[in-house]
Formats: sequence, C-alpha cells, structure tokens
Amino acid sequence: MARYDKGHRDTTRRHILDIASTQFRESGIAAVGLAAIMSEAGLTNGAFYTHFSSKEDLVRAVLLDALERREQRHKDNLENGVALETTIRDYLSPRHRDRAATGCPTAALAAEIARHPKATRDAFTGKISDIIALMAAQMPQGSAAERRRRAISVYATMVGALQLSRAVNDTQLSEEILADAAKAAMHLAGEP
Amino acid sequence: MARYDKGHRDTTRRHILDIASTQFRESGIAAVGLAAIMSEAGLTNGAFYTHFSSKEDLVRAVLLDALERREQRHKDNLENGVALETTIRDYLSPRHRDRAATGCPTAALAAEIARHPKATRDAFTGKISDIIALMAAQMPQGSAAERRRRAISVYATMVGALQLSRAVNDTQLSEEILADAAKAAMHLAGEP
DNA sequence: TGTACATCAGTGAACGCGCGTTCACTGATGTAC
DNA sequence: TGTACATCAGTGAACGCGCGTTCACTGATGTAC
Repeated sequence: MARYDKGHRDTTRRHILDIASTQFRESGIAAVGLAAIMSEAGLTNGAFYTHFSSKEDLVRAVLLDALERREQRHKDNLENGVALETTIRDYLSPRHRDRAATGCPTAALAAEIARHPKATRDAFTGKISDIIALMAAQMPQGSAAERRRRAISVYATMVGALQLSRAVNDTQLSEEILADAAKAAMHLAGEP
Repeated sequence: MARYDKGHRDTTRRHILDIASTQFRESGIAAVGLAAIMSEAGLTNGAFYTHFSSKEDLVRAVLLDALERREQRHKDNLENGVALETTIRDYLSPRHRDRAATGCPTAALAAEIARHPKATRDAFTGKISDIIALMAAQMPQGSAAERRRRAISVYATMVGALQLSRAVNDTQLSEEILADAAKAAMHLAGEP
C-alpha cells in the first residue's frame, strides 16, 4: 500500500475542484485566490500544482464539471418526466437566488467567462450547447428548430432574471423579477 | 485665476469616471486596478483620493452615472417615439455584444454587483427601478401592472441573452442567441 | 504695496498585504537486484 | 534477506508583482492685514 490509499489523488483533486466550484460561484473567479481554496481543502499552496497546471486550468475544469452536473440534472428531469414548469420554478426561486454557491454556474459566472481565454470559453460553449439541446427536448411543442429557439430564449430569460434578482437590494422587486420571468419563460416555452 | 481653470476639478473627476466606467465594463470591476485607471487619466495614484474616498466609492459613482445615461437614452427613445423593436434590436446586436466597454452596465456587471456592499447595490437598485418604469411606458399594450410585468421579463431576457452571446465562443451560436432572444423579447413585449 | 498664510489639485514614494507560481525538500512506500 | 534507488503526494518558504491606501510635500494662486 502506498503512503496514501489507492484513489487518494483523485479524491483530493475532486475535493479541490468542489471547493473551487463553490467559491467561484459565491465570490467570482477573480476574487478567489488559490490560497483560500487550498486552505479550505486542508492543503498547502504548493500541492495545487500537482493537480492543476494553473489557475486557468482549474477554472476550465470547474466549468466543465459544474456544467456537466447541470446537464445531468436536465437529463434526469427529461427521463423522469419532470414538468418544465418545475424546472423553471426551481431555477427562478428565492432558494436558488440565495444559494449562488451551489447554483447555476452560467448565472454566476457568464460575464466573467466572456473575458477568459479561448480554451475556457470553448469549454463553456460546448457544455452550453449540450444544455440547450436538452432543454429543447423538454419543450412541450413545435418543430425541432422551434423547440431550439424556445429553449434558447427560455434559458436567456432565466439567466438574466436570476442575476437581476441577485443584484437588486429590495426583496419585493427581487421576487417580482423572479415571478414575472417565470411566467414569461413558461410563455416562451409554449406552455398555456 | 487659480493654478487650474475653473471647473478643472470637475473635468478631472468626470475624466476618471469615464475611464473607470469603460474599463470596468470591459474587464470587470475586480480585474481593474486604480493604477490602471489613473495612469490612463494621465495622473498619479495619489490624486485618486482627492476625487473619491475609496475604490468602492468610485464603483458606486460609475454605476450611478452609467445607468443614468442608459436611463436618459430610454427617455429620449420614449420622447422621440422610437419603436420598441429598435430598442430591442440595438440591444441584442452583434455591435453591442462586441462593445461591452460602452454598453449596458447591467449585462457587464450584474453578477459582480450582487457581491458588492449594500450602498453599491442600493445605487444599482434605484436606477434599475427607474429603467424598468421607463421600459414599461414603452410597452405597446396592457394595464400599468401588465406593462411593468412585460418590461421586467423583456429586460431579463435581453440581459441574459447579451451575456450568453458574449460568453460563447462560436459566432453562429452567438448570433442565434441574439436573434432568438430578440424575437422572444418582442413577443413578451406584446408586439405581434 | 508688501508680506504672511491658506487653499487647491496633484506628485511620487512608501505602506502592508495577497496574488499566482516555483522549488528544494520530506517521508512513506514500492521495486530491482 | 538486505540494500539502493524510484515514485508519489505533499510541505512550506520564497519569488516578483500589483493591489488599495496613506502621506509628506510641491507650487501656483487667493486672501488678510
């Protein structure tokens, strides 16, 4: 047996990834330092580079992982026949608004991603395409092209509304935004 | 006459404000240092504090100013009878997507604003309420309450779509997002 | 009219601090002969 | 069976650098007496 259990390395990497994913969504990528991540992981600074080649490498890995989880959730919803309304209401809920750290990475980080290097944006683009395709499949009606159009506009509405609801400092307005956008998203999806 | 012309101080403050406004929208607030701003303004670091009490004070002033300009544009559009479709198409255009530095501060900075102190978020909230009210007045039909609901969902859709179009690294998908969201926004506004 | 002081916008060096990254080293285990 | 070396995951100090902020000082002008 090695000094560390078999699979220890993978576990540690996973741990760093999860902590970074949480901190990035909570505080933004630029505002989180590697020291804060490694410290929460119970490791020293130097160990970071045995798992990732740079902060940007970590950012890419975090985005891929977080978006894959969102994608998996969409797949599960589709297989289990979860109503589109439930997906939309959960996304545009005060709970999701108040828990950015575990919430949608797009709403938390899209503006920042737009300013990151090509490789990072490529990773984001690929996963977003997959998520759009899955949402299109969840649309209640229309041709393939129309479902895709609906999925894109529903997603844009949800991302924009969640961000606005987080940015405003007025509970009433914040919940008005969530409720109005949820209704609009249902409408755009083609639900009655 | 003083060492500097009358109004020189105001001009300098305005200059710093404009440069910061541009750089913040281009690169994000956290990623821009005061040294970069003051250097572009042709001044030394120390002079910053004769105009603003802290970086956060500057952030608040930038948001108020940039949102006031957006508000003024909405007022002008309303007075000049500019079609809502024009407002939406301009917002969701490749041109706006590619010029974040001079574009909508909400799309560029909303996620970051959500993580800033109360005073900054209060400033944002107040101006956003004004903009929502002006957009409501531009809606083509419905009761006051319905116009407001429409304005909120149209705005959320525009902000979310612009951000997505900037984050993805695929021209075709980016323009698909802009076009689909524009159509959806028109639909939500109540236009045929 | 002359002199002393105040005001203003800005200079430029320094403060302590945290950033991302590097690197010599550790210490437990596995492998080769 | 014993010894020498390799491997692995991680330590912890240090690197140069830029951050936001402070502060003693400058130099042109205005004001008071």
